[in-house]
Amino acid sequence: MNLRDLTYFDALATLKNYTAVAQRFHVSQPTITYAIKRLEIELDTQLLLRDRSHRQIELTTNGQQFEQHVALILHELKLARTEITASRQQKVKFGLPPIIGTYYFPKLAQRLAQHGLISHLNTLEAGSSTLLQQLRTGEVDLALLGSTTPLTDQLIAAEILYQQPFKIIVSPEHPLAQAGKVAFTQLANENFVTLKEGFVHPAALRQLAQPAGFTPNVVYTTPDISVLKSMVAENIGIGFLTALAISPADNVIALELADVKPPQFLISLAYRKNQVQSALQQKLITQLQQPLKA
Amino acid sequence: MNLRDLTYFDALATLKNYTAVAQRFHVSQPTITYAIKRLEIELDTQLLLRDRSHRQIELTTNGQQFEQHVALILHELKLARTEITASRQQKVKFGLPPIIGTYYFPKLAQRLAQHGLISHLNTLEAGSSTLLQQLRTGEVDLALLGSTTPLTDQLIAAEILYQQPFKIIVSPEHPLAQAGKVAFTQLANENFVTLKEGFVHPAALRQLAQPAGFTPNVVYTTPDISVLKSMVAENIGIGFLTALAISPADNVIALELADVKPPQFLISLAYRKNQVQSALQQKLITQLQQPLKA
DNA sequence: CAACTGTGATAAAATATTTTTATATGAGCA
DNA sequence: TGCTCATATAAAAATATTTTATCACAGTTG
Repeated sequence: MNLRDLTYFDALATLKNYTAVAQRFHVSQPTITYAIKRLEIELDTQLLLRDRSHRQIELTTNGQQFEQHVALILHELKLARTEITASRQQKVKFGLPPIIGTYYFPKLAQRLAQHGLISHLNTLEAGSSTLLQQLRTGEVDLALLGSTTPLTDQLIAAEILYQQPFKIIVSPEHPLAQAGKVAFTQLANENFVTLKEGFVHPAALRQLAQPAGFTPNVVYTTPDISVLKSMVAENIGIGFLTALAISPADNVIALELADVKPPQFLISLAYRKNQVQSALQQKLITQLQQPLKA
Repeated sequence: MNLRDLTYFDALATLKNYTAVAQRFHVSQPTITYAIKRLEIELDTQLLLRDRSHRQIELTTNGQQFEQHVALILHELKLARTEITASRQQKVKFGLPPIIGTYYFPKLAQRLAQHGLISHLNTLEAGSSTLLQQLRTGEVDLALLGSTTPLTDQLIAAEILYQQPFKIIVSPEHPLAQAGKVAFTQLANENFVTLKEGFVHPAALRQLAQPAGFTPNVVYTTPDISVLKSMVAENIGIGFLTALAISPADNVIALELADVKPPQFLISLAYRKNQVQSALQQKLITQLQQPLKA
């Protein structure tokens, strides 16, 4: 069996047209016919129904079954190629979600710089869910990911590096400004300004709102944390944010959540379990795993 | 790139000897040399170190990396072939652990027989952990599995069909015979007769013993449930068994476990998530999912 | 309804790839 | 030094794939 034939079959499963597949790969149409025929002979089963009257091709059950595996095989092959190509440059493709990049990563950067590792990073900014997917496809080799629960995944190893509670932030003029802590249920009648950020903040908010039994009244949503903070400072609403991203200079008051189990913002280091790690990547992981000095 | 070359490479990664690989596949030795060379040229990287002095071959880092993917690709291909071959016979390879086969499956068998499904089963007996692995490799298409916690797996879909508590069984002469229920901590000084069965019973016992803070004193272990019961009946020790496998005729007394969360014996129906299901298999799943009449 | 169009199949020839045979090379070892 | 084990290489042979040219079929169109 031939990988090229599998590629043709895979394309045919999507395009459902021999001629189109031939053009896509810049080969003649009989090439595709013969490729499929070879597969059908080798597997001793019909993979496609050529319905000439409806001018359409359909996959048989076996064809669908086979296509499942073919898609996986081709994905794996692509991943292999990507990894090997990437290993040629002394670079690690490093995924960093914006919040972590802004508020957590700088604390690590100095140590990485000392070990001469920074210049080998090829940093990609994206949301945590996107990055998880990109780890799988090999677009990213190593990533810091934000989440509210520990990440478990069959293909991706992840270990928690750091965690911070989520907090409520309010304007200094807000009635709750002196309260120090609040239970989420107390906030049923408040207006919220929220972050449009990936899936972590919304997920944490849902995690709180569900047992509290109300849907927060969101008056404004922004992807930008400093915008969020200034909206809160001007008392347009109250905010919900990782403690990590709150600093004394922000002109907002942070309130602890008094609920039984307030959600935590977890930062994990993640990579493909089955990737054979380059010396560079290993050094990087070791450094990132070192606990931060308080 | 050629699947045959990948096969050769995969074998070479294990055998570490070109000549041996050639013999294994009944081809000449240069065939292997050229196959590896083709891969190295196509991937533009060295995959092997030919250390002539130590008469040994080593994989380079890239070679190891590549081998990871190759192993997956070849596994997937084999799975595809197995599934297609299996679909030719109108048979479903059905995995059934002994306990479930003896005590649960008979309740379902009549209904399956009514729908003419029994004759299409190719039943394999094995422990639940073995069967889970065989589901993955395609040796089994559908299985009933026993477990103490719900099964979650990236590749295998599993849904709980039935559950039964674990119980303590004692001889009618045993001091606890009239107790009706016991807390596991009360059993610290008892002798136990246990089942050698796969992983489910031992796992459940561990789950109980850990919080209770003692290791049960096991005086005898058997793979056979009826042996277990008669040992208990003769008061050689007390037993620990799924309620499913206990019947009034057994001459043993079943005691409920009074602990907060006594482990349950769960029976789940499991199959590969990405398998395209034959009509036969679908019918079978539908029938197995019907709840049992009480 | 005859010609036309889009789509896939087939035969034979042309090309490309893989495998073999025969032989070389290189390192350790007796 | 010569022998053995193990891999590499060149050239020829054997296979496999692709192309060109053409056919066949079912709709569609003028």
